[in-house]
Amino acid sequence: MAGSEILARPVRLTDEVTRIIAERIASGVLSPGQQMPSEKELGETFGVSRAVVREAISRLKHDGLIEVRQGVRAFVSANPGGQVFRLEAPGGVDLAALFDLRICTEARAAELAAAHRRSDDLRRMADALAGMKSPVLESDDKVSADAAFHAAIAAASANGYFARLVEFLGEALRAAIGTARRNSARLPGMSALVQTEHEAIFAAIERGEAAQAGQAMTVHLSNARDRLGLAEKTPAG
Amino acid sequence: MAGSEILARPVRLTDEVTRIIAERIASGVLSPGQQMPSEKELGETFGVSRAVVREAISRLKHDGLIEVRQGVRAFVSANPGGQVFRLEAPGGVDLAALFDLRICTEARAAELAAAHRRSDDLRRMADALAGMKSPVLESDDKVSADAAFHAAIAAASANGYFARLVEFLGEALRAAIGTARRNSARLPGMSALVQTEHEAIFAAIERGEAAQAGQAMTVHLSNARDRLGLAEKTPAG
DNA sequence: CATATCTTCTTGTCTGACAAGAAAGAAGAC
DNA sequence: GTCTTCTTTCTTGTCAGACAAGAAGATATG
Repeated sequence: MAGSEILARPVRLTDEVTRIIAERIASGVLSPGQQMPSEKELGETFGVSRAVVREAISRLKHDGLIEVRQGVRAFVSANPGGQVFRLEAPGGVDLAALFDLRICTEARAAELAAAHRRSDDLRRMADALAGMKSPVLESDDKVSADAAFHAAIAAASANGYFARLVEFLGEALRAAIGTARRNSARLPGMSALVQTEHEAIFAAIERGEAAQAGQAMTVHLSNARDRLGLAEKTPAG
Repeated sequence: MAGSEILARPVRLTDEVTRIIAERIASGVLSPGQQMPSEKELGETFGVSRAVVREAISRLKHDGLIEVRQGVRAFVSANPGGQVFRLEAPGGVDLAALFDLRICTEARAAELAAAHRRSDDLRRMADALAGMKSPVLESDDKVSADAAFHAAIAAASANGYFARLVEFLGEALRAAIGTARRNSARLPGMSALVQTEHEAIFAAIERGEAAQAGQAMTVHLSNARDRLGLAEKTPAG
């Protein structure tokens, strides 16, 4: 560790090493299939201990960026970035852009749900709808019911990827909205209009009318975006 | 690929510990905001050293599932799963389902691209088109040119999330297709028909006709799915 | 030449140690 | 009694060394 101190101290060393290696892979400095330096060499390069390097390597392996073979070394994965979609937005989340992605995804999920709906799917949607309609529940419970409604639709799409992506985007947006306007304003919440939109979606899915279900979902989420005061990013298509 | 790993493989302790803790978070055994056991306690619980626990903790922190505070402990994140979308497919990737998601995403990206296109976006699309048309390039180069064409469209959407998701899904599908039919069959590849489809997409985007661009992209990717022999997941009846 | 063994390198895991940061309790000042 | 400050203790962050397990190349052996 003679002298080569290229890392600033206040950050966590593991974070820095992870970031640098990931950048080198993304930028092509380390090309797919290429053999990486050994943990010992990496430690000497960055001026850190092997434990730090191992934690960074562990993360990158978990993300699918590299493949480690005991006794040999680590190799840059054949398709780096092909396993994990990370929403990292260090400078803040672009809520409007994220909403666009959600609208697109959930609209298609609603179409698929209308085509593949089954009785238990419909029952879960109906249960969630009833949960939002009930006047006795707390606000948090209604948010959960709203999430359950959208999750039920996504699950009915019979496509696990849609289900997981819808859940992912919903959670990400809820978290982003929560931090963006923490206590600053009441959530627009479950007004009668929202309930009407939800029921329109449910009715279309129940009737098996894919196009109408997708359209109803698009309307609902577009309105939700507007209710949050977010500008429309896309002149209508 | 997953089928060829029936051999008894050594279990990495870090993988096991990571999986168990992640499951406990996902299943609610560890609820958001809750304080986790210390590294020492976790190590004693699982019967592993602190180094193994630390690598697992490091991964979970990287995934946003937990937040670690030096001197205190780790806490389950407020929105676990809200940062990383993982394509993990135990039992193999469902290519048809993944294609559905890609079609939906790229179709919308094409619509947005038609609405937001700029001259440099169009130039990159044209360059990629020319690359695929050239008869002198190798097959790999044409695959890269195809990826560049789709990436240029996604970039033109003026929505970074679409750009990254399109890239992510494209890489994941290429990797999955590559492992599914490794050397078993030539990629259907850059036939004249594919070129025609690409040019239809480009023309619609160039003219700024969003609906037509989305439709052309849907047709193109649906055909691509059919050329791979994948059944349509959505019976329209 | 073919094969078995050995050496060496690398990753996987364990152990112990110390620094840095934070919280709880103890001690003193008012 | 209450407030402030110090100390102790716990926890994470980092380092160092050690050994087992696995793999590749070198070497000895037939």
